[in-house]
Amino acid sequence: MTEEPSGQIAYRVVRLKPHGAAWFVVGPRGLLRSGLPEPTVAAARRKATGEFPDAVEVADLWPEFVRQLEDYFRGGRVTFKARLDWSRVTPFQRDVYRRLRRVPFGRTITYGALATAAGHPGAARGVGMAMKRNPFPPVVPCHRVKEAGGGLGGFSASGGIEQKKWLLAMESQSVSRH
DNA sequence: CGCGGCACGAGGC
DNA sequence: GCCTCGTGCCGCG
Repeated sequence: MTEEPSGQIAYRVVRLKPHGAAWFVVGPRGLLRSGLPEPTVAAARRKATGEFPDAVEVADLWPEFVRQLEDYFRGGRVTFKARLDWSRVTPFQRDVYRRLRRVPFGRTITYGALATAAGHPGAARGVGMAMKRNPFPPVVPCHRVKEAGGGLGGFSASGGIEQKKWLLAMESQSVSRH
């Protein structure tokens, strides 16, 4: 696995035809941020450098992770393996993200059930907030979280609710293809 | 600090 | 259906 320049923050943009360009940012302690596909490479770059102005683009960063992204957006049943840097999230968010990562490909959970499973019963609304601030999509699969009443809930990544629908449809098709 | 607002949900009416 | 409140957290003053 290619390491980032010593102690520095590195990012990489991943072209994913036909979806666009995904991106991720890596620091000394692991993944700092990842992003669902943007329409263009330039937009993906802006996302990465907007949040991490000092980040340097590294063409061969984390090739194994890139392979997982490519497989996933090709419809593959991928469970992402990546070391996450938790230093920028609250303890509550860490509990929720950790638990959500164990919700498998093609399955969903409600905001309330996720709150309870993460050890914070009653905090469904807090879970919504944590999803909105998810720094690690799709590694932390926030698109798999729906409302208890059967509604989809929201989605604040740049693709909006359509992207959530699309991701869920892709996963359910992949699962039913067996 | 307090207060309002959120990708929620349960309970009361 | 409409409150109201618990929950976590943030931005604003």
